Amino acid sequence: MSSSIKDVALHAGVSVGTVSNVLNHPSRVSSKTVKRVQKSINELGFVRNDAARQLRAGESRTIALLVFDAANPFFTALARGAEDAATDEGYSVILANTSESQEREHSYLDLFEEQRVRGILISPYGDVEERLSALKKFGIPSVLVDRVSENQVFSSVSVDDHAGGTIAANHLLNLGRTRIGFVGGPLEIPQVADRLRGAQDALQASPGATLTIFETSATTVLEGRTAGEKIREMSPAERPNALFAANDLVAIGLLQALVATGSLRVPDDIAIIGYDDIDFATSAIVPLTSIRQPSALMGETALKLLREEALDPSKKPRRVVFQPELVIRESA
Amino acid sequence: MSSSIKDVALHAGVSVGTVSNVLNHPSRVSSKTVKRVQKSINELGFVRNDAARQLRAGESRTIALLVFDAANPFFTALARGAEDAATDEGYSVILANTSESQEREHSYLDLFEEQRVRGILISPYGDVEERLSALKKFGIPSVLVDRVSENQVFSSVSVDDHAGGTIAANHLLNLGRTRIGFVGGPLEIPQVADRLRGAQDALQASPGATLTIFETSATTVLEGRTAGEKIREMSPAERPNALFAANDLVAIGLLQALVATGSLRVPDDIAIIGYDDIDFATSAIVPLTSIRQPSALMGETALKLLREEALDPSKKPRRVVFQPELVIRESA
DNA sequence: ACCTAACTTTGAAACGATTCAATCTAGAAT
DNA sequence: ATTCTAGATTGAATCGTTTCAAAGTTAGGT
Repeated sequence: MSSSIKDVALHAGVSVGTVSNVLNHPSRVSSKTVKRVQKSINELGFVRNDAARQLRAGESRTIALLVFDAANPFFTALARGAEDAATDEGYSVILANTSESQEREHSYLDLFEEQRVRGILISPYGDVEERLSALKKFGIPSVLVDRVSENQVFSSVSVDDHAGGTIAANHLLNLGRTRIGFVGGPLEIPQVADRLRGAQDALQASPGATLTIFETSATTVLEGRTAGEKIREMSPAERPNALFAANDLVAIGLLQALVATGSLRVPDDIAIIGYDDIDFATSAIVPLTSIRQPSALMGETALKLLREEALDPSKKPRRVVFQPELVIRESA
Repeated sequence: MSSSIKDVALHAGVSVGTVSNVLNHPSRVSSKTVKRVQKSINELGFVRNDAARQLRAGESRTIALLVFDAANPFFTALARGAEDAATDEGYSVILANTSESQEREHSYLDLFEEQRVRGILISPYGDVEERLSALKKFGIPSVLVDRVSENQVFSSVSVDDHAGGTIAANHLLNLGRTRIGFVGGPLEIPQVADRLRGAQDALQASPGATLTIFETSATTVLEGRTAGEKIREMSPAERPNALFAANDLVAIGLLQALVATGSLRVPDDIAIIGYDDIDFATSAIVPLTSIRQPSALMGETALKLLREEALDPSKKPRRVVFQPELVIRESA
């Protein structure tokens, strides 16, 4: 079926070692031979068997990117940044989607371990640091994306979520809003928790203001809509007059529930601020005020950190933190 | 560094063959031995080397999904469907993003060939049928997604884009619109071409109506916005009073250019209909009327077809065509 | 013509699993 | 006690590369 290096060697009248050299170290082979071998390769349709190569060479050229919500444009933008950087370095990035399932997160990590990928870029969903430590000992480095390492063991690329939360809350406070609602969850997700904490800290400085938490089971459009429907039914007196959504997907869901039904006006009755500044924020039913994260740049940076660790496993983990940025549109 | 099956065998006091059997055919091994070997595996932290396994067994458990725009929610929904189905079958799906680059499309196909993946799910960007035929001969089957095989050589899962175009155009015509604009491109992309042709055929039946084509270089939000800006500048007399966008991303871009600036009203001055019915369509600045495709179901179906071909390479290619559905919201 | 140094080429030994024919149990049946 | 059988275990061969010491080749200098 598929021809091997041995077939090529036979066809070209050289030894297998020479064919391998043509493939990997062409400079060691005379140009005459290179040409002859190349010709045989083409004629036989030879394709290197990566499994065999990897087995012997012990080194893979692929990097895995594991995210918990591939449908979130923030992650696709990040993936794009990582991919572009990887292409430049000669790596290939394969993507895997955890779909907010710890089980799947683990089974993908198992897969990557068996595949001996060169490294892992991960935006963790569950508690995986221990697992990643084991992988590191095993020779597979990882870089955390959009989340910092609790024990400084891993390099990470993140955004200062606490600062982002503060910026968001302050913006709402400056607008004169006092009854603020935070919508997002689960609160165990560090990104969500930090944004919330940032908002809470901002509230400290404004004695009159209150913050109510509307916890959701995921940060999706659907969950946002569900929360929005509940908020819509509240009495005007106790209903928040401003909402801070844990991300833009949730914010869009809120918009759907609050505005699309015509029951409330944004931002007049209720202001909404999102997080991530995804492409769709501009074109939301009410263009969304949001907190921008440099997604593509984050992906690119993460890949560079990973490459450094892959080349030198003893390298000290580095932590890169980007600052978020307020983007004011119409919703708040 | 990492222990091999031989180490495990030594540690457990059995032969390598037995360890392998514990891993792959536990029923052939006495439960006493299974337990002992498992214990050694845990103590040594043994992880099977997939490269070696694949080399010998000649069979991979991963399936590749190659799309040309991972940022398009239609594809992420499709990917999600495929992943769920794959998990059920014991396969793993890895995603790769072509980013609308023929070069990258080819280099990923090269990678998958070297990796001897079990099969490929592909939404092709460039002209790859020949390449895929070669892969098939090589033992790697593929299933086309969102596009039919020109020569019936591959199984495919698609939506009747021609019908979708007709439905969209008819809806606009029923609304009394006569100067219709089609926005999308490149026109070489079959999905785009078919949708356009479907619209043109619908127009045939309405003598008074005209169709103008605004070709874009990609079906993205940005390209849609650019096209929208041009349309905005046209004189009211020659400006279309209805637009059919090749997909929702383009439609959202159009909305940004036309509505967000306050210059035109949708649908009063100009109606807009999109395609795909992505999640964000509901929450667009003007909730988007669109043509729905059953994205997750398509992914799931594609995976099943692929599995069939993987099990029986001589199987006749099957073509599954779903029918699109009109979803009326406010933009048209 | 001979020596050297620099290139080329060779081929056997890994890499770590799976496979399978052959051997070895242990208990049942005679 | 002996034979039989089904199940359990073994270990060498194999998959297709890369690697690297050794052998072979070439050409330049004397």
